[in-house]
Amino acid sequence: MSMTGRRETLSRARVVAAAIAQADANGLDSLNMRSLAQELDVVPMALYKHVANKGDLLDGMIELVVGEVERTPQTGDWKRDVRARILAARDRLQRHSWSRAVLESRAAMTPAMLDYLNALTGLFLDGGLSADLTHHVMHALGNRMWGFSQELFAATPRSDPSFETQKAALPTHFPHLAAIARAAAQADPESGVGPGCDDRLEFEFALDLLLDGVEILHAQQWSSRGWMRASAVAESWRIQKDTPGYGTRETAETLRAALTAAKRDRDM
Amino acid sequence: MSMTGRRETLSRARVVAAAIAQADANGLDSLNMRSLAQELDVVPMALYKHVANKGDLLDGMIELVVGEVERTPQTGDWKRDVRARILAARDRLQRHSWSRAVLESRAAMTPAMLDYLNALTGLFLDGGLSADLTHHVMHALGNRMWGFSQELFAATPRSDPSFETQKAALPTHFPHLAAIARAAAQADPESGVGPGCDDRLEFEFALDLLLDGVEILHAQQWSSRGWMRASAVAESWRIQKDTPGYGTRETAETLRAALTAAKRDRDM
DNA sequence: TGACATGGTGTACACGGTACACCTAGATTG
DNA sequence: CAATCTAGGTGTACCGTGTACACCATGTCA
Repeated sequence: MSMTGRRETLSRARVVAAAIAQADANGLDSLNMRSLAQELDVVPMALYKHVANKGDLLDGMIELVVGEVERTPQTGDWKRDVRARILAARDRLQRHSWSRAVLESRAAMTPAMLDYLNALTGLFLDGGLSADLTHHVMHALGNRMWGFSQELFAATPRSDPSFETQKAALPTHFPHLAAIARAAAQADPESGVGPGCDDRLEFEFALDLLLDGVEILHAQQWSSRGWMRASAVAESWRIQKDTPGYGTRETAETLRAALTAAKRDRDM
Repeated sequence: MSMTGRRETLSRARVVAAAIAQADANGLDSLNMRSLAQELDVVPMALYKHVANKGDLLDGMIELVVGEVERTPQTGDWKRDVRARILAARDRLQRHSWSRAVLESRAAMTPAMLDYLNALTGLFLDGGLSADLTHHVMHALGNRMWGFSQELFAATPRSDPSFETQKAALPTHFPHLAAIARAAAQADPESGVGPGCDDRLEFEFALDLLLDGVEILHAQQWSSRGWMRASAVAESWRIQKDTPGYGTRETAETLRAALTAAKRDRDM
């Protein structure tokens, strides 16, 4: 548009960028087509020349953010590499409070998403893990691969009046919760039960727990073959829940075997 | 209302139950105050005499479902007990496809929720785990404690035309993803990359991985004390990402120690 | 020069949550 | 027993939000 220089011509990129800015500033709820249009100094319907609909806009937003995740260098140590890459994703997505909700509600398979998934998968495979194990591990990571902790409690602290009452009743009615809350408070003085916990620490704890477990399975050349057969057995157990053995699964055995084998191997 | 027996008088319970039925039948999207009112043969605003607003209605729905989670018996084996309890939660929540979305978007701390959390926490504590470890483990479990897998891909398979193209381009552009997709297809003939995988199997794999890891940490009398100090160090490393040691964390060491110690202990 | 594509405009509608004033019948009480 | 209160159902109306659709302006190209 040459008529006047009074404003840049719109583009999908500009629309998406403005949407991100607005969601960052005022939260996802405040992001609507009208306010976004106003921000861009156009009429609402103008946006639809650049995005198909609001869903498409949201897809574009995560696409852009995910595309900016740092390509951390590979060192040859798969565990370290995976860890670094996931923390890089976290670093990026944490800056956009809305990203979690959008990713979980939509998660369209855009190129940048596939790219990230592919790269992460590649780190495991390059590390020598079997495709079989890697596949299950990717599932086990789930949303954690984006750097999200799995919030126990909604972000909203519930300001309704009954809440305080409940909180007061916690030690008597929910003693176990009170106990771990105390433990958390001890480690980190200014914390309640849910928020107040160091989100990053909890995240790394869980991530390392998973990756360390995976390392052991890998060392044991774990395969889903026997495991799935075992699960068929467990399935029948499940029907008769009081059968002895209910609730166990081969993984534990595998692990125990790993402990034993490890002693033989790298001994001392 | 005695005037005619033509309909039961409304109550919060009846409203919530009807809402659940409707969400079960036609999906969460189709649940709105008007259609729900029609189902109950009243005018929309009548509902507001029994629920404060739609959010409150949703809270009531999960409250009811969570309250129905089976109280699995304790056997004295904490790992088995946790596993059984979580699978019981899964069994219940899986019947309501909307529960995941509602739980993630709201997660108000209603009595039934607190009850479940408290009970689950108690299983760990009764098993002898420290409050410290239990606290972090509860975080690590996250939404998995409700029996949800952490979906990699949205449920919607995206019917847009570019999707097929992308799928075709998968082997060349995203070879690693193609590799694990093949592995999955091999194990389970009729599966693509995301859906088609046995959800329950993936869930149990991840759950066991976590619980087995926790068992080891527990055996090692893991404490967050040293670990948090280590993280402070890692924090400074993070600033200089190329520092050697970046991306490692003490948990791995703990585990390695566990392997070594295990050999000494239960030897052979 | 005239047709067309690209992109911004204006109007208007559907849908969903819910505020508010009202009404009605059973329960309560002087 | 009448006056009043209250719980619970009604009707109307409003607002916010996404978006269909017809239209119009401008730069491009045959």
